[in-house]
Amino acid sequence: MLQDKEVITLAVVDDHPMILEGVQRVFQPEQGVTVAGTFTNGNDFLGFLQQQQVQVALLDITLPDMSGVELCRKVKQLCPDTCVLAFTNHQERAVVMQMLQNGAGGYLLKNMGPEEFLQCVREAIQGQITFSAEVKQIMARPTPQDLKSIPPLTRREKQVLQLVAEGKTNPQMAEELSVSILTVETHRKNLMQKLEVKNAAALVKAALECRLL
Amino acid sequence: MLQDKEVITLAVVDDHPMILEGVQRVFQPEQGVTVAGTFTNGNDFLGFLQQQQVQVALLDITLPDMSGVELCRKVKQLCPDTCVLAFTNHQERAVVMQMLQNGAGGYLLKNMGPEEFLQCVREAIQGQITFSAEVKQIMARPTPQDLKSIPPLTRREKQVLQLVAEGKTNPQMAEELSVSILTVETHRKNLMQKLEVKNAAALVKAALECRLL
DNA sequence: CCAAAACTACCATGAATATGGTAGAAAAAA
DNA sequence: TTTTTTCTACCATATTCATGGTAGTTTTGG
Repeated sequence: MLQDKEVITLAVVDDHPMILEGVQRVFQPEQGVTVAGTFTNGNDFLGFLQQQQVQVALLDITLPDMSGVELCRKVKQLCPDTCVLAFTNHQERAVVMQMLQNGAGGYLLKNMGPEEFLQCVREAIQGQITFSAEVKQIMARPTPQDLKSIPPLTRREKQVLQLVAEGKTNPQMAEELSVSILTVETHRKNLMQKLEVKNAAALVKAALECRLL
Repeated sequence: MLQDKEVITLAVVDDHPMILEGVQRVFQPEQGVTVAGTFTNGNDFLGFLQQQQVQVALLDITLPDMSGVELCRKVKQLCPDTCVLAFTNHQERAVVMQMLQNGAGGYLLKNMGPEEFLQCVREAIQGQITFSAEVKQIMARPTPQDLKSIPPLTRREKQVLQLVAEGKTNPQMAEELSVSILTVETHRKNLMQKLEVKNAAALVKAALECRLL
């Protein structure tokens, strides 16, 4: 869709100025890439996009005003032709999946070298889904953890879970939530069932692992 | 101890090549700073130091072969005159303290801008303890969490803690550790006492917060 | 070698938890 | 407006846990 000979225009969004500097140093016109803009937050970049398009957008996941995933979706809405690449430290398979679901054209980890970086961007321009070497590994072997999705909890269940983690007993929770002890017991039971554990200690551990707390 | 007019020699250790590029772009001879070397791991840098000294060393905390704290100590042993600055994303007060205890001359967060960065390095050269703006904040208002130190656990206690978090019951643990149930109960009791909690759920949460699991 | 930790074990008792159900009312989704 | 969740409540029972102790035996560090 794009000619190889054209100069590629690229933008970077990252809350670490030093990364922005680094990207500008790596992508020089000699390599056929121009850095059209660098931004430390998502909204600045979205503003920029309304005036000027870029062919490649490099997005960090952790940004001050919104997540990179969210930003990715908004960018693709605004400019469907822009190739969005994650450029981040997050190694979680789930995050990679989220980016892809929101239209990202690839996922790069910051610990890769400049050569690989250039190579990936060139691949991405040609319309290929692009992963840096380590990401390929991550995608290739999903852990059992990755495969079991986090069960949806009801509002009450989340409250009870929170209180359980704080060490509250059933009578205390019943008091605090103004319900009967028996009700609290039911929620607790359902929580343990959903997270497939057999007692409160394991429940708290599982919940923390799923970032439910 | 060092003249202002001299060109400052600086080295960077960071596992993200892009950060190394960025630092090289920011510190130009025009600013009176030469980047004498960049490294992606601690050992490479230590090797380099035996041949050539630098006035400032920027160290990330997360490195492939050793922690930045450890590296800091080794650098100061080898070259006491080198000013070691942390240059990292870690915002934990405890990490800052550890770096200082190991001889660091300052602590900088990667989210600061190039100007502040230059300013800090210049300050550091003059022998001042240097913090980037955000770090000053962090040091100024320690949370209650920061103040209570993690209680030392015995070997057995750690084992029991681990098993409790896995959801094991006292009889199961007794079995697994080949001790009496009564003994397990005692360890559990001591654990809860040390972490100042009143039941297993809160114990697991506290342990995870203190990174004991 | 001696002292201090750490590990082990014991016990009694009351409180809390886990587990199997059932089931009506309320709220949210279709 | 149905239908489906969610929230609520109840019950019995077996386990498990928490808490207060005491105290002998190993390790470990000085």
